[in-house]
Amino acid sequence: MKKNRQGGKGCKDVTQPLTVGQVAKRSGVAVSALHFYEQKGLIKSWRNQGNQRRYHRDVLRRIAVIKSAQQVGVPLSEIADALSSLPDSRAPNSGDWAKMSQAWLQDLNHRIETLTKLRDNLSSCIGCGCLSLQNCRLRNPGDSLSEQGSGARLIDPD
Amino acid sequence: MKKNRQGGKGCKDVTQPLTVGQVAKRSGVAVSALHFYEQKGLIKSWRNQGNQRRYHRDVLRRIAVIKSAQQVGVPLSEIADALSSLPDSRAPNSGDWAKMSQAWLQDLNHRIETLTKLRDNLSSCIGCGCLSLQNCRLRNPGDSLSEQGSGARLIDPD
DNA sequence: TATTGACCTTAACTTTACTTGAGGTTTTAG
DNA sequence: CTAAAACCTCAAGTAAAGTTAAGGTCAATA
Repeated sequence: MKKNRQGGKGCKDVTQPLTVGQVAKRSGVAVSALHFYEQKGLIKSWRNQGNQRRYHRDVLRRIAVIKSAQQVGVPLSEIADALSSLPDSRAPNSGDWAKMSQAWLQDLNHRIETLTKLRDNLSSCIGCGCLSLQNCRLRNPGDSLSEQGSGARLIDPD
Repeated sequence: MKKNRQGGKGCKDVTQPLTVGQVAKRSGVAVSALHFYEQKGLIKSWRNQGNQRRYHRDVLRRIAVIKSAQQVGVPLSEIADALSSLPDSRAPNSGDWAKMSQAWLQDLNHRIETLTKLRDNLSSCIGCGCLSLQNCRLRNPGDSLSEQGSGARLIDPD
């Protein structure tokens, strides 16, 4: 009878740790990316006797969050910040995740809003024939320029 | 009486070409970025006798589109594709812009949809306590995995 | 006219997010 | 037991989107 890496063939024991290859396969990210995320502090692992990485199951949740956030353009550094609010010592529970998700929801809502404005402005402005950007909301959907300090950036200084 | 670079102080003659510095100031992007965009085929210029760049006014429209698209995460290569549908030989008219905007509208709608799904999934899933990603829509909002070929990437193969 | 400010080119550097390769160890399967 | 598959580290390479620097030219003005 052959033995599987962890507990025999067909093992679905949720308490068993995962190898890096298993995490890669199940999450859809490359092993090299997992190494990279670990280096950046986005995920964690411990080592077995042979110095190989072992992961808790909930690393899959973390990776899900990482990939989701990336899909909407959040840089890894910000994701790391958000994830750092999760507890290290114990497995995060649903309350932890929910708390963390509040920040994401805000961000998502903001992004959706920006996109929607942009789309509407695009519809109304792109064909308007104005040659000046002076009043063109396309260039400045919502409030993006206000973050860059004062100065009439788009307005002819003459 | 002093003379300005083009037609005297306070000139607002819309028919006059712009220098790279003027474009930079009015669009809010660095001169180096303008060089870079030109190199990538996103914008165009001609040269004066002294080999300095001169721009048509409508380069400002192009830059507005470039910045807007970047704000929502579209890579420059895609922006270049879209912009290439505008005519080179004559100044784009509102019909040209409108035509081009159709593609963006589709893309924007798709992005908005993806984000909205992600947000809703986040609300319903993040606190659900599921330890497996098997059915977790967070990891796979909409149809993103389907682009990567077949194979049950997220599902335990055992 | 002379000097500054704006411009030119080319090359190298930066950051983010990874991938690839080299060279070596561990684990699993037959 | 042994070969293959999976894993390890570290260094270097890649792509995108620019920025910075060096060395030189052009243009506007006091």
